[in-house]
Amino acid sequence: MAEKDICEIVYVHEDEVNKIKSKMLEDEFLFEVSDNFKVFGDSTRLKILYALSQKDLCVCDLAAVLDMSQSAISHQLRVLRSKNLVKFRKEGKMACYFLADEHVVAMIELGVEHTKEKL
Amino acid sequence: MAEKDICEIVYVHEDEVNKIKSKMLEDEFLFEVSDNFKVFGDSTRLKILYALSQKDLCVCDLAAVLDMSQSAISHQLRVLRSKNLVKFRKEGKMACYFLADEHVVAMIELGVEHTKEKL
DNA sequence: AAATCAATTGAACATGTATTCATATGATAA
DNA sequence: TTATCATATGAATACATGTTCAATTGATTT
Repeated sequence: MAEKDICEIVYVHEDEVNKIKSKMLEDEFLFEVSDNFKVFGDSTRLKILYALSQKDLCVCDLAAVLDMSQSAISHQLRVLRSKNLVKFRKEGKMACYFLADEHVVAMIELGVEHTKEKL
Repeated sequence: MAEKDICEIVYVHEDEVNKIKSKMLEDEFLFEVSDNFKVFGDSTRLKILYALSQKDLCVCDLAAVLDMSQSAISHQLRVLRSKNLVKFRKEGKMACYFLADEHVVAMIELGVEHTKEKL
């Protein structure tokens, strides 16, 4: 909640505020955007995505590459699937995961580039 | 920790795993990348950044635009400052915030585009 | 100087979320 | 069928994080 009672009405630059408010995107939409960013905001998921950008991999290989438990990887793959960032095909008893599309690669690359530049 | 003791050594595609491992970026670096994504992964911060992409704004105006307490905004601005995404100049008793550089805009736009495309 | 105001800060609280552990599922091999 | 293996899942735990509340700082105004 806001505390606009006294504060905002008095001193706020009302016209400016309204102008910006009208330019803002829908709350719901911006929430979705941030929610999409959030998926890349965990190092385990990012590592999974980066590894998959090199080659399609099954769960156990991903676990070996990241040196983490298969359960932890599986849980994160679930998140990545739910956000449509990865897909998988069944090969016998194994599940071979791969990136859903090039947008994912583009996103990773942008993140990597920006991080490199700032150091 | 991993549980490679029995599992990985036996069945994992060792050569493939090592190949990907060698292609992986430094753990520390990927952690940093995900940490950068994380900043965009909160809707309050994203809204602040989006609002600032329209116009430089003081804290109280940001609070009015987002309809949130000035304290909450201030806390998030602190995070954004620490990540060098925003800067500010003092104007009397007010603090006028603005985006640090065009990279921030580029990032927001990519997020917005990708989110739009997926619906 | 005293009062007021924008902004910051720290502590408390509530909520999210990543990992582990134990177990279940579903497929292959014996 | 039974045993084994890869993966998935649910519950529990531990930790991170966003917001609020109260108090403080630093600047302006009276």
